[in-house]
Amino acid sequence: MANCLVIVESPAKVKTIKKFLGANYEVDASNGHVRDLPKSQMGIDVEHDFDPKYITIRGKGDILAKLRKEVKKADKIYLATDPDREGEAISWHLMKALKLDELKEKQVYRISFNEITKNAVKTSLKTPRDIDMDLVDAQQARRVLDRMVGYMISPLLWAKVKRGLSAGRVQSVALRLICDREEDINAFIPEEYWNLEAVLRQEGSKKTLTAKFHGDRNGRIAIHNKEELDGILKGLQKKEYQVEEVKNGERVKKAPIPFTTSTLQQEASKVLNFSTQKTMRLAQQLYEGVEVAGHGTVGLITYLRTDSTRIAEEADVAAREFIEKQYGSRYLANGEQNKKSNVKIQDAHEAIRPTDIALTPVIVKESLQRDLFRLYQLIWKRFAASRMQPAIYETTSVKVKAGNYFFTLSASKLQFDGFMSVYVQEEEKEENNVLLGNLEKGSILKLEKLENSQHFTQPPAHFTEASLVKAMEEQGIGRPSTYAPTITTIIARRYVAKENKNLYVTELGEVVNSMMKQSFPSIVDITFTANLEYLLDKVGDGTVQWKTVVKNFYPDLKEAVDKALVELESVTIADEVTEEICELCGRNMVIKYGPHGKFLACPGFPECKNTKPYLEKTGVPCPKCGKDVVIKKTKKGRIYYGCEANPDCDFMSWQKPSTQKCPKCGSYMVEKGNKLLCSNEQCGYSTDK
DNA sequence: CAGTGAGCGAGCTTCCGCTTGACTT
Repeated sequence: MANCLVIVESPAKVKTIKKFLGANYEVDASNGHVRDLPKSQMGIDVEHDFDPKYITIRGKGDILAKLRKEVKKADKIYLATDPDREGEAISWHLMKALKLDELKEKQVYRISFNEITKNAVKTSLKTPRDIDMDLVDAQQARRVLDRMVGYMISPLLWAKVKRGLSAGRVQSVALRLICDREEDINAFIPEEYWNLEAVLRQEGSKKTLTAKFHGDRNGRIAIHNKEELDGILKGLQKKEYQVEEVKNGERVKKAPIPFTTSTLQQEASKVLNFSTQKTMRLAQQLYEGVEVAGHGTVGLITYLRTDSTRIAEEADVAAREFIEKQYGSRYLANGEQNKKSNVKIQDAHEAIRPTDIALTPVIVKESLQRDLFRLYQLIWKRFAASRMQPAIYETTSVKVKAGNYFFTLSASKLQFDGFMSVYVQEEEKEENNVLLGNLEKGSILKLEKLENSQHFTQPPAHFTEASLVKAMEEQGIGRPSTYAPTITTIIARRYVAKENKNLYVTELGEVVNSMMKQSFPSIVDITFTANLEYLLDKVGDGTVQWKTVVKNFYPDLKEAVDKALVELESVTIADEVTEEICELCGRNMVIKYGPHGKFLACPGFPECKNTKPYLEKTGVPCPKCGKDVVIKKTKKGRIYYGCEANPDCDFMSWQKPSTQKCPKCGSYMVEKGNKLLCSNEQCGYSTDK
């Protein structure tokens, strides 16, 4: 039997695949891309037919060395990277880097599978193919174009604004989305409107019903101001409230579909308050494997970077059996979910789901840390729910006539909970559950009171990480592996600041965005990526040469950059001036940003080189000496609180101290979430803020 | 993440996408 080597992308797959294949097969991982354009230079030879220069990625040398060793021992080599554009390119780069095309005595194959099951892997080995160079070329076009955009425009920003800035096909559009939203918010003019509600009661009933003002015979009437309201109230004086119409119906709420990276990030943000980064870090842990009591180390979820909602046949079957057993067959979905797929045939990974439905949240709870558990539970429930029946509500809507006006009253009652027995989305919890008894046309309702309230229309909400990811996905901008890093980048560049969960544009972000819009309108156009994808598909199916794409793009970009170098005004963003006086020269010190965050520097630089740490005051007096408590950061970046008089005063605390004293023992109290805790652990007193 | 806590730092920067560790965030 020949010795075979199978190379995959993710090391987490190695063990599983090895188990499927037996002793003649060695399985190893490339850990993603192994070669790329050099970091220190453009790496595209514009003079010579745009030839890209590829080098081994820093840190991947050892991996390649190990693979070379394995290649030496093998007779057959299977390149089993992911079945998509990037995966095809990784295979090609592996072939080049390992010189597989020069080893005439060995057989080299490209194989692919989109799920890690014994069947899928074995089948792929029986149907090997060659590397699809058209697909590789599509990747090269994508890569080279991204490099040109990033490495030609970023230096322009260094020249015009500030060192270290960046622009790119994805990040610049993400920034633009946030800026556009900010403009909408600023341009928004709130409009006044009034709500009018009638609180009604049925004869003999204790419960009241709340009906909303609707309009008159001619339809809906919006109440714009107090005068209009008063007019309506006048028309309602001493009028009888009579049921005009009762409509009974049914509302079906469909079960959710399984998570993709984007929807997982959104839901974890909404339900668990996690940042996209935190969600991905925890999901990575669940994927790589967690020690579960009684089960050893188990990879608890499938791959975390995916845009597919496809579910492997085996997992679907197992979930169905589980649901039937646990909840009964009336909760089990009909099975259309897995069939009616709008799913691409060649998606690299399936949806994010638990690897084993039988490992319920209850079973793993004791083995997982709190946040890890909460994320797993979310994924487990979402998947279980996706295989279950819709929820069904009985709905009643009632039209009530009063004088010439109409009110409407609607209520719904959950008739069958279906998937909601495991997975309840946020909005559902606030469902108003008014029960309507036997209301009939003609019934008279007693008016308890009329309630009115003034409101103003609200501007659009700021983007959060979650809503930005959603918008990006909808526009096809970025990939599952880049959503979280892109947000990190635009925050690290200080184009955008995160406050609570909202993303706000900074002055710097506005400056950069307006430069991009002025000089590179087509690149920061929301549809740029979609148009590019269309071209890349053409390259992928062999109808367009990849260099044609690049050659068509480059001259325009070059011209735009040259023009911008001449035309764009340089902008300096003023540093924030503080009250702190430089003790060397008397100037007000300003805030600068170093590798460890903010620090104070003298604006007289370079003649006065004074610097000092930036200490943000909390306004809380130090419990030890009464001076201000300031926010500090550890070397690792964690926030803590200390006294500004340090080192004269050694007060320090992880939690934010408050002005209040513990009523029980007199120690100072600290804030923790919405609670106030006594800093003295022996005391243990706590209260709500 | 963990488990305990700083005094630096203003000169070679930057892209996207694939993957993990690693303490340049």
